[in-house]
Amino acid sequence: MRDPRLHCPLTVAVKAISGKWKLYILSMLSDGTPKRYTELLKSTCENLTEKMLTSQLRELEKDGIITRKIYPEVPPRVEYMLTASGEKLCAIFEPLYEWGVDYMKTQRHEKLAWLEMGLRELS
Amino acid sequence: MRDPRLHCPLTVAVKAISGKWKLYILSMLSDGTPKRYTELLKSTCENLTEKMLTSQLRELEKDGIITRKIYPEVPPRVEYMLTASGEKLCAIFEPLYEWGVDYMKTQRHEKLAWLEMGLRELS
DNA sequence: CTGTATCCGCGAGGATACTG
DNA sequence: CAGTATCCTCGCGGATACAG
Repeated sequence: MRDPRLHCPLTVAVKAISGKWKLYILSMLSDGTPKRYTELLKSTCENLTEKMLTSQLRELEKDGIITRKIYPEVPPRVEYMLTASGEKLCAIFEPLYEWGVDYMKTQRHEKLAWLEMGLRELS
Repeated sequence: MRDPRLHCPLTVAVKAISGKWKLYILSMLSDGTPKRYTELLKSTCENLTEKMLTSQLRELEKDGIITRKIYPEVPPRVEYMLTASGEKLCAIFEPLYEWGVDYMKTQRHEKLAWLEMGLRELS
């Protein structure tokens, strides 16, 4: 039997942004200006390797979230930017981001309460 | 060096809903009525195993998205429901869902155009 | 009824070296 | 500059059996 979750728009959306470096790449592209390969690779202090950048870019391209434009020059130049779908996607990150902020605040409060309870028990 | 993405609210939010069965479980709980273990396990035509259900429930609980209430009865009864954070999370699924609908429509149109182009080339 | 306990395959993610 | 090509690790997800 086929899996209906595969055709659920919500599942599709979550899968589109699941991938270790996709949010990072999308955030880099979300200002609207095209970015070059090296630009994306260098503008992070993390250990984003060439293989990972390439694979994540290819998936986003295959999913129609970003476009890849090759300029026939020497040295070669390739630019990545958001598609219309990609732009819409970035736009709706906001509520998710807001939830994350609120959530992290809540988690901190609960952890603090938990630690204080531990202190009281010891004294 | 620490990874700043780990503390990005957006990354945190996406991680919270990434997991093969989490959206499914959340959707089951989103109507507000508590659900029992077996209820969650059975109300799907898919191959959701006990181990997977348990592990996904434990992660959601650890993340403060759902609560687990044990009734000291025989036979044992356990009910799961959304926390305040969990409810807020489900509420913001809507824009993500809407994007998914629009996105799937776009993808279909592009695939159709691509297929028609192939037909024209052959005739 | 509500779970653990094992065992395992597979693929995402990563390190390193090489190339048009 | 913008990538491939290999090789490897690790843990998610799954199958099956057992338990309080």
